[in-house]
Amino acid sequence: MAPKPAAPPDERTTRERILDIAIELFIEKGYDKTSLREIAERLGFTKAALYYHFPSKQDILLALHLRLHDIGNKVFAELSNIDGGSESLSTWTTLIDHFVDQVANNRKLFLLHERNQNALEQVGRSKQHQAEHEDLEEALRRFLKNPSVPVADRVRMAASFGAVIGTFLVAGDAFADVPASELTSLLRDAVRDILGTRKTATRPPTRRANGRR
Amino acid sequence: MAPKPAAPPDERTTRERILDIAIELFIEKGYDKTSLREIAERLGFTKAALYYHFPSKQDILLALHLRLHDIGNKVFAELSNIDGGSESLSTWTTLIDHFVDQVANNRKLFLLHERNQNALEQVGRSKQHQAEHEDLEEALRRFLKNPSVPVADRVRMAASFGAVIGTFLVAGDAFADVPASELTSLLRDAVRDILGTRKTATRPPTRRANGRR
DNA sequence: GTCTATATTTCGATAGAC
DNA sequence: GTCTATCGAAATATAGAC
Repeated sequence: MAPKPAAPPDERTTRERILDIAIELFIEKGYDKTSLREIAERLGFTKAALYYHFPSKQDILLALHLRLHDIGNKVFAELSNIDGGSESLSTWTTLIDHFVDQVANNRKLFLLHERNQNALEQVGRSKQHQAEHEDLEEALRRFLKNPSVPVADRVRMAASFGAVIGTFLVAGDAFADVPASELTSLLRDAVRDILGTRKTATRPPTRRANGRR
Repeated sequence: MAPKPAAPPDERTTRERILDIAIELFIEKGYDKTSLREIAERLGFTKAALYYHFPSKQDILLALHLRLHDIGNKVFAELSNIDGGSESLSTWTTLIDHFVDQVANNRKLFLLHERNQNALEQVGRSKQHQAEHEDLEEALRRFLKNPSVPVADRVRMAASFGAVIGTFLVAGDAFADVPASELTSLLRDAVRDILGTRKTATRPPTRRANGRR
């Protein structure tokens, strides 16, 4: 019905193609070391043409940042649907479960964020801080500071968050050949061991696969 | 005996003061967005004076990188003293234990690395790749790719590594008021729950501090 | 929408005085 | 060891033709 809802069937918009190349280069070389000339060359036209689609280089990064920002909102929305906002370890388990899904499905966006934290922070400052945008990571730190939660639990929260980052981002392509469903399942098990929120009372013996078998 | 072994008692050398300011700015604004003019201004002299102490901007970053590199070597050295190099989960626990100590004691250096991965990679390339320097993180990825280790275990390894990063680096100053010894102890407990290498057979009930007490 | 210029700025780096 | 002065390169951004 709608003429162009979201995805033109055959061909991506030029703006989207720019963003595709940009995220690739920003991850590989970093935002600062990536020149507009290089982005334009890969697309087959020149630097000046980019300025028809984006008013500045920062706006390219901003567009990518907004995608990540929407994901953050989605995680929080799903969380408040399930739990009233209590900050127990079981609530945190739910949060991390959603987070695992999002990182698995948007790996490049999170890689971009991991490798360009400084540049992204400056985007958040120099552009309008439009109605407290609350980044995912800022919210994390806010949780971790909550003095009414025992330190032992807060450490577990930080550790579980890092476990996701470590497995999906820092590990690089080490798990490239592992099916996504298996990887997320294994990671969820590990997260539950960190947070102590396994469903079964006794530890399943399956996961003690230690040596060569 | 030696006239000036390592630490002049009263006053740091200018070279060290430059590195102190540089690591601060590189963490805060990023390597690329930090100008030599800014470093010099904070030290009270001008940009050109820096070139007496360092031949280029990259060499400032290189000097900081070498400090981190030495730490990586130290971790590996201690590891091979204890274990012959077997890549079991218990060996990995020992590795992470050393890693926790190093991150706790050199937080700024690891923060620098976390926030300037791209710039540091280019240092490793453009400067001589002096006898396979083997970064800590490269070694990690090499371990994680080992096909003779079950995937479930490799995920646990990556998760435990990330847990350390998450607690010490991503968490920011959330644990600034927690004594270092307590923080590392809590983190080590969490790592053991990830890797399944607790010393006691039964899970100690102390760490199930869940609610409000 | 993309092009060819060109303007503007910033920065790393050098030369040479003190 | 630090200074002033300047060079040269590279990048963002703009102006205007097609």
